[in-house]
Amino acid sequence: MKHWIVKSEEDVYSIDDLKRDKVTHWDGVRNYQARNYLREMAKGDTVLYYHSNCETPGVVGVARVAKTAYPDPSQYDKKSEYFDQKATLDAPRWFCPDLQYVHKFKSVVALEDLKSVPALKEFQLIKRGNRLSVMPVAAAHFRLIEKMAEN
DNA sequence: GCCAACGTTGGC
DNA sequence: GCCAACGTTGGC
Repeated sequence: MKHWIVKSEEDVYSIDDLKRDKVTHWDGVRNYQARNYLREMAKGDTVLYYHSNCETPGVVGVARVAKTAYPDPSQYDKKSEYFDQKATLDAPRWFCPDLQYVHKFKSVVALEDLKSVPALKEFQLIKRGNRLSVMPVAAAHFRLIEKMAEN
C-alpha cells in the first residue's frame, strides 16, 4: 500500500466536488514525472488531497485510488484543453487513474503549518520549488498529516 | 546535444 | 500581480 498527494486548484476541482461526484477521472495531468507517478498508483492506495492557488493552500482531505491508470481520454479530444496532437491510440502519452472520495478534514492542514513541523522537513511538497501535481508520500508523513488534521 | 526563450505552476 | 523555479521547445 502506497501513499500519494495530489494537488488541485480549489476553484477548478475541490474536495467538495470530489465528495459530490464520489469518483472522478484524475485527467489532464501533462507532466511526465507526474504521469509516471499516476501509473504507479495501485487500487486502494490512499491519497492526500491538496488545494493550491487559494487563500489557505494545504491538505484538505483523503481520497483513494479506485482504478489504476488507463489512457486519459482527453488527450484525443480536439475540443479539450488537454488535447495532445502527438498522442495516438497505439501509443497514448497520458494516463489517468480514478480517484474516490474518502473524507474531508474538519479543517485545512495548511502548507504554512506543514512547513513548521521538523518531521516533515523531507516532505516533497514543501521542498523548495516542487511544482509537481502528483507526488509519493512516505507512510510516516501520511500518518502525521492525518494526525495534524485531528487537532 | 546545448541553451535561450518561453510557458506554467503556485506561493506570497 | 509578481516572480522564482522549473519543464518544454526549437534553432543551431
